[in-house]
Amino acid sequence: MLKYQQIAAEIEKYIEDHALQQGDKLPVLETLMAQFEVSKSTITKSLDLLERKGVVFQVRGSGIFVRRHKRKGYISLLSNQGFKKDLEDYKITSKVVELEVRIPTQEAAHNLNIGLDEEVYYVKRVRYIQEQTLCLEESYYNKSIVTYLNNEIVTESIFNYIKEGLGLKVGFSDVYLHVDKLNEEEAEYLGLKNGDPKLLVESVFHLTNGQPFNFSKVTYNYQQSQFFIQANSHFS
Amino acid sequence: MLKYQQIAAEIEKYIEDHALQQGDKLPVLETLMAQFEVSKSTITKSLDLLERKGVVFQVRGSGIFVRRHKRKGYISLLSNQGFKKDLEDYKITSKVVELEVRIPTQEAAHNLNIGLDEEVYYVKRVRYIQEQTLCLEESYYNKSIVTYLNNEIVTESIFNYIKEGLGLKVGFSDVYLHVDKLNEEEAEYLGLKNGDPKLLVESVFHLTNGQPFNFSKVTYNYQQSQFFIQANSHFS
DNA sequence: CATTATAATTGTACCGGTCTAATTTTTCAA
DNA sequence: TTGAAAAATTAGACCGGTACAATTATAATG
Repeated sequence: MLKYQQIAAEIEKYIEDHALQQGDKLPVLETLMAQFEVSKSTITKSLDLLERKGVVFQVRGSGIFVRRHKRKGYISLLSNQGFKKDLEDYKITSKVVELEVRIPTQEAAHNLNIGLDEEVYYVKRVRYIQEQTLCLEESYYNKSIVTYLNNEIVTESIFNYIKEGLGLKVGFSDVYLHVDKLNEEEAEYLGLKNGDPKLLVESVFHLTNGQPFNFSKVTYNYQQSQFFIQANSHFS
Repeated sequence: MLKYQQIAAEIEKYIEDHALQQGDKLPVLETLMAQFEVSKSTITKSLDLLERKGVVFQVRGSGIFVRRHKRKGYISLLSNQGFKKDLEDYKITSKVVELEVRIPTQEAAHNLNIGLDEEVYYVKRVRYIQEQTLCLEESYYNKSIVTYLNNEIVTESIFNYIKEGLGLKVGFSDVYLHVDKLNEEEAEYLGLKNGDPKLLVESVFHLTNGQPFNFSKVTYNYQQSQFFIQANSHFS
């Protein structure tokens, strides 16, 4: 782990351990430099990372302050590592409905940037939170990148396997959100009624080198799904 | 405008003007340094900014590449400057339903971090896209910060007025998303049916110094609302 | 010709510095 | 005591460098 990531993690841990609240002031840059025995630019990088994560905010001329979002149980739309981490206090389970090698749909082929005849792993599963249905997920993996999947992997964390098992490096993702009504089949899986609201989240995940390797469509149970984002003006 | 912002803007413009596509390679760092006559760290900062905006992605040992999301007409959940910019090709209008000084609801007071007796500006408006209802917005502004609003301002861009007119500096925001069913009143405003799906987006906007100045609840017409986010693994 | 080892390319981490701009604190005058 | 001016504090912009790691191109090898 890199220095600036390490330091960021330590500062975050410090904030949690000392239960610091929104607006509480952290030591000034110079103190942090001395404390961690690194240069200013390294500390700055750590703090920028924490700022993007929504952990702190920095005010020029004033100091570095703790930022805390007040609501718990929300799924971060930025984490891009699945939502396990956001909901670690809750019990998340999965039931695999389908897992097979297939030819992609036109939509999937387009999003994965492959031909209609190139094979993909198709995964369909229902995920539960505290025994209640959370979402229905359909996922397409470019088989030439994600070369192997089995039932066990798919029941656990696919992304973890992709990173640890296959040694692939996950880079960026595009996420699209829509609201619509559930159709018969989706309602069935989620234990809701036909025509009930749904949140459809479509994602395209890319490796660090820009190759898209996964396209997924996740239909959320509207009663269980709450999401959050922490935005920053100087990042837009 | 700062150097690194200026350069980022120029690079972005270059990409647009030359209609560069996903995966197209930009000049290497050293070339960019020479071209803009700045140090490496400045160019790096520009590129990091563009990376967070989802304009480029950088691959160590390889180069800097154009990143393009394929879908148009989506509202960015990260821009945090209203959605006018995302939908600039569409005609957005507003109808003000209500505008007055009030005592906040408990919810608003909590989110604005003020007492129940401190005054707020309450704004309720319906927004249209291409003559169709886009959303119903209820917004609370801390009156001790946003000291004045009138009908004209509220019909146009409130945030623009806050920045330009009042000279306030918008910092970060917390955004919460829920899906639910429309109630009678909301359905009425949006021209939909009671029980139809809705996307509820609650936001708390803060000044750069951390003070929350606005709490808003926006109910979107599910037929018109599509959102997107561009995420990055090394920012989480 | 395919494979492997080697070298060149290229972005990233990290250092340590100067200067600037926003904010806060202190000082001083009315 | 109040308010304005000056000084001190503090984060951020920007420079210019070295070392490193991932990737890609080239050369060597069988």
